[in-house]
Amino acid sequence: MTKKYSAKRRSGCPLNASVEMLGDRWSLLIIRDMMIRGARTYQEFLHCDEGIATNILADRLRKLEAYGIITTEPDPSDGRKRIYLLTAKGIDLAPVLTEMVLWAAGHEDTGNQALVQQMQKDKEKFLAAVRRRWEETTIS
Amino acid sequence: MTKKYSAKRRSGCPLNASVEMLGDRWSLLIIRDMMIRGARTYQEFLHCDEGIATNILADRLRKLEAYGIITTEPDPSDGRKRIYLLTAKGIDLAPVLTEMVLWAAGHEDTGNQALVQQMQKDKEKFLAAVRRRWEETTIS
DNA sequence: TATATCACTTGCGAAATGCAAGTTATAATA
DNA sequence: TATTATAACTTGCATTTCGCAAGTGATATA
Repeated sequence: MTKKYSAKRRSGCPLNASVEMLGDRWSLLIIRDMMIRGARTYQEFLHCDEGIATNILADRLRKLEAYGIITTEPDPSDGRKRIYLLTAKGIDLAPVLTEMVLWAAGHEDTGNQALVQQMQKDKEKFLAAVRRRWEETTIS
Repeated sequence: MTKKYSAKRRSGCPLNASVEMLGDRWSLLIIRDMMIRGARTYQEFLHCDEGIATNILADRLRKLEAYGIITTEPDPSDGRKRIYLLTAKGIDLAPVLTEMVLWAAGHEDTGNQALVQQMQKDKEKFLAAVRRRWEETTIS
């Protein structure tokens, strides 16, 4: 059975919509892997976020596509693969992820200090670099 | 049975830590209710986020306290009530929530346009106001 | 004393999740 | 061509979480 996903909206604050789309254990991590680590295929997601189950990954990719956060297309160089790409809506999540990372880095002992320092040093520059990389690798 | 919550850390990016603490359907909404709407008691949370079950609310409040995002103390004016307050770590989530709201507002049809416009117009000013309100209402 | 309200807890059915084992399609190799 | 490997999934099933209704004990109010 193929599930349908629709953004059944709770009323009130727009945060409800965000939580509807992103408020689970894996969605934001998948988006981070696409945005920061350059993951684009199923196997790359599986190995980036070790621990995610294959059925959950398939489900989250489907949801993210339904929400317009990612698109998918066949890989021209390998017919077995599919390539997942962030949409404009997806790359617009960069400030959200950045703030989350900075928050955690400020209050927890955390990994990847190089990335964090890059964010802290010049947030705008970091975001611009993320967006530029996205534009370069996205055939639009 | 009373559950224990500890931040079992996944390695790598600090985003893992944030998702560990906030990656569910309700935590961010509870924090928003405290931060923006001034909710401080169990009943206020129940009525702010209509739909949250009482057991889930109790669980999330326990988790958020375990993570150091909120504190709780008895209400001096009513011994039945408990008052929940954001810690410094909790109020530091304001930029995260703000970016999430702005993201959703930019890509979805959303409620509370007044709040959104306030955020868009001057993000720093909005965040400063949130923090000031927190300082005023928090006995530290 | 009686009743209401507070912050929970308990029980239970339903849904979501995690894991292992398929399945199908394409690609690379012999 | 036959075989093997890898890709993106699906399926089954046990475990966990969730949502709802109904308690519980402590405190406040009449």
